[in-house]
Amino acid sequence: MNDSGENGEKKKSRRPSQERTAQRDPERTRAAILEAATREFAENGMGGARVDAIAERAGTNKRMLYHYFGDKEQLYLRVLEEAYVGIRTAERALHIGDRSPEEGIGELALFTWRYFLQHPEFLSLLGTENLHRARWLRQSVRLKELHSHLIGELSQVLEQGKKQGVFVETADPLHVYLTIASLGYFYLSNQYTLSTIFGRDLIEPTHLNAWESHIVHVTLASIKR
Amino acid sequence: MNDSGENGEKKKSRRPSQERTAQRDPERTRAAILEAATREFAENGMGGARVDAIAERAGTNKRMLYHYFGDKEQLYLRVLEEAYVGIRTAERALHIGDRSPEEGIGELALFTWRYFLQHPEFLSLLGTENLHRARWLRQSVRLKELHSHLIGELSQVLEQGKKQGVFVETADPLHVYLTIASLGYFYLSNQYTLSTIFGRDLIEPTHLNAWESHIVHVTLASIKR
DNA sequence: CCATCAAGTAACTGTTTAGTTACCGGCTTG
DNA sequence: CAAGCCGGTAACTAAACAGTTACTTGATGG
Repeated sequence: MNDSGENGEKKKSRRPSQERTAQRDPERTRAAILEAATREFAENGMGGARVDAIAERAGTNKRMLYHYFGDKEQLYLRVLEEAYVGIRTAERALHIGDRSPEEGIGELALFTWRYFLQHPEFLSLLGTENLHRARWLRQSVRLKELHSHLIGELSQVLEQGKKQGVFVETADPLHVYLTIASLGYFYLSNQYTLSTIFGRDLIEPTHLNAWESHIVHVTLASIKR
Repeated sequence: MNDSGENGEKKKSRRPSQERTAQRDPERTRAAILEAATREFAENGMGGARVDAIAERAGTNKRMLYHYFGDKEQLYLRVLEEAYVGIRTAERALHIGDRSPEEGIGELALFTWRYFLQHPEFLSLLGTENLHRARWLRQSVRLKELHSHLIGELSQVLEQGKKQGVFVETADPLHVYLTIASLGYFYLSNQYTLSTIFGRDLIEPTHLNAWESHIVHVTLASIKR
């Protein structure tokens, strides 16, 4: 049609290299997609998340998303893996064995609660993954090792506490961790329905602080001799 | 094409009223849609659920679904409302005030755990609704009253326990209920990721029973003087 | 016995969606 | 300096989707 419309003006118009630094930056684009995907999957779940929305949030387009991550499912799995790496890495830095057993457990409970509070997207991703019965997580090859450290360290702290006579003999490391995680997860992830049906705004700082103390108290009460 | 193939045999063939009872049954169709929708929404969430799939599961078609429930969102809200009515109704039948305070609380904890265990679709619906920040539940006009009874009854039991000196003065009814619900909800709704990352099948009867005892133990340990 | 209305079917429609293709432009390297 | 490769764009496609329309069937009351 408009073959002749090519137009003599040099279309180049070559921008005067102001800000030479890369419009072209693979690493940044990749990271932007991953972050945008984390938010989109966390807000809408696997079924509700839109590939177009992720591309737009990342300030790029679908072509790049498929280029770097394959397809929607693989991108979702990367998001989930990164989320787990995040919490397990931060957990390791705690070194709960450095204090008294009681303080160590209290520390872990506080840390877990605060991490959940500051990373709502992590809770949301867990919810989504469980809705699908861990369909994607099960395929992950990167995560088998990641979690054993936590249970190992927790186990040592409990043993020490038993030896010192401050913890009951029946205290089990997985149960202790599940107790801590349960109390934090449910309160935060279900805050919207709970606030609605009980007519109390659970995210208000006063209630938040009360629940934080409650978690530490319940956890220790359940294992102290 | 086969206009002439109409075939002289009277098509009516009027079945001999064996089983006169309605192929036509509004109430049954309605109930079938509601049940099919409960399963579909529980399995796939709001974003992942398919209206066609619900119609097929109900053994009917989309026309009826839209006829009885308006649209997908209204159907979803009905499903959610019915789920809440289910648990709150069963809870009322417990009459936790009829026993000693300690037994009453233990009873409530056991009931809640077992109800969650037998109604995974309820947990799943809660998860979905919270992903969407209670967007639909908030619109419900039917549910304001429903939940106050639970807190009221629980409050009385706690007061009685305090008067008898078996519970600490700081025990709070909402906290007690949230504790019970947390421990049951998290264990069950997150069983898939937990079983995967910790390499232990949480749904196995042995572990299930251990966690049941754990919930009762933790709940009481947190409020006993 | 026929007029009417509710229950039910199935095919259709416009839109949204995951995934693809054809193309652009600048940087690197032989 | 040209060849080709890599980061990037935008328009396209086939399928899936929520919601609608045109139609059929059967029960009921005047």
